[in-house]
Amino acid sequence: MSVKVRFAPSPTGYLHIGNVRTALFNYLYAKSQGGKLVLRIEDTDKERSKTEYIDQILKDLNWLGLHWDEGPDVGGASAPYEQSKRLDFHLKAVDQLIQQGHAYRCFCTPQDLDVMKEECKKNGQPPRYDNRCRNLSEDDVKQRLEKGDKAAIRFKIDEPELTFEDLVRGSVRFDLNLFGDFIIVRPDGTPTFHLAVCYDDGSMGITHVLRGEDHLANTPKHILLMKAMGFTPPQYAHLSLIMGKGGKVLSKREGAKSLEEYRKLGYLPEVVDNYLALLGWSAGDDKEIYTMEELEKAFDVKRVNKSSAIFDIEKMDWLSGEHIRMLEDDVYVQKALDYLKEQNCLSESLKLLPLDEIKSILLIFKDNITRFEELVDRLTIYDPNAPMQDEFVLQQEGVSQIVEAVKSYVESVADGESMDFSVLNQQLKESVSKKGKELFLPLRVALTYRSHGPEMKRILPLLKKDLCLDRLKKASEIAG
RNA sequence: GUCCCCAUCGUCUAGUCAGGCCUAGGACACCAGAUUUUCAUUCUGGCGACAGGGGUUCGAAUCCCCUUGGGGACGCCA
Repeated sequence: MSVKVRFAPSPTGYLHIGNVRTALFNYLYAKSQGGKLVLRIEDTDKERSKTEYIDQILKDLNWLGLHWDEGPDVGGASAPYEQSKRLDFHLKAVDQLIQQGHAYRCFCTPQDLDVMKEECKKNGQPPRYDNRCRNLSEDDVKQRLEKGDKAAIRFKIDEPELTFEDLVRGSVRFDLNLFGDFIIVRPDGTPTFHLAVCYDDGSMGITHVLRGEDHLANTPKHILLMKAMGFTPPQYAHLSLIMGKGGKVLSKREGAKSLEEYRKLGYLPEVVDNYLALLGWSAGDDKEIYTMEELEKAFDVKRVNKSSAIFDIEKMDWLSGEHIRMLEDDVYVQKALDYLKEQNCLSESLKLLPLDEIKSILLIFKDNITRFEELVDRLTIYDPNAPMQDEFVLQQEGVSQIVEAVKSYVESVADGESMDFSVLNQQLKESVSKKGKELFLPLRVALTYRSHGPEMKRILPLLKKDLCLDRLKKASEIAG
């Protein structure tokens, strides 16, 4: 039987790291098994769902390269893929459940339920519904309905316990006496998540459900519901949750960054994929740097960790640097350019530079950054309006001598000709007594306004004569 | 409160299922040194863990029990 998985986000917010990892694992599982991935939008919560979130989710997933075979935008045999458009199917399924005696109407009010819960707590029991409306006679129900009373519909749990095999957790057993019959349709007639998910997973032929561990306790309900509707329940794999630095779950509420924010910081999509894959999974060897293709081959759900992991941005930074350095030069330049354009963070003065020049500048920094965001900062070396940093270097004794020597070299360079570090170096040797750090650090600061950066011999040819003279003038004012 | 899940360096993990090859391996971070006349990179070295207690066994990180700690769930949210 071929594998079919799904990623089913609810569009009540932006995708965050936890969601993305679930999506990634589903994608990787599909790929590793030669199966299909379905994208389904679970927008049954009318209050909180927004279409702008749907758009963003599609965009984010595409950016990460997590492509789906069936979904709201590409269609498929089980369309539609927005849950809100499947209402008729769901209601029909519910009718059948009622007819078959799997479900019944419940007239209890929220207040009634609160009382019940309090009762349970007092007795040291888990809060649950006591199934009281199960025994309502058909006439009772009819009467109350005619009277205009609103009723929710509950699913009957008859079994005393249920055990299932979880792909990552192994055998899991639940005492069903702890659960009350649960609601599958609200009094306003809209189906709940449980009903919608089970019907959709079943009707779409989903074979494996990889989801967050927070759904573990829902699984017995879902298995029962699916069976009652005549579907074969899928195999479940519950992924442990990702924690933030404080050890608390990474979620919207805890202020987890949206994927969009990481993109803004200049992480490559493959970096996010690579890092997230490593969070809770390993192939069992020491390999850590993966391309997407390699992940697709190597991934194995059975090797997913049971315990939760803490998201560590520092390790992702390291991976980011590794991936950037792996890029072919022209690919790197293109991606850097795209980033600068998309984030619109190239300074006005640098925008005036010819494209070729910007390209060669970008290349200089390739080995020197861990994320594209750093590029923006480094680029100020070429920006005439950038302020001077590390002034103290120039204040050291004897620096004016160096500044003067550099100035005379720069002045000697013909207009339109680029400067050459070896020539400058030669001249400095003759006219300046200082050498080593004492010579090169002030030289660097005077010309670039910063005490560190790539090799001078790479920077120099791209620095404009006017800019240098300008900076040297200011440098000589403060030079010691 | 009740139920469920989890537990190896600060962090991510290998090793656990099939006990001995583990005086527990790798990576990030950190510290020190070397290279790079700066930063980054690279290289070398260092620091650093089987949560605790009981069993089982010739032998336990690995199997069992208890304790502790962490997390999740208990919605007319998904």
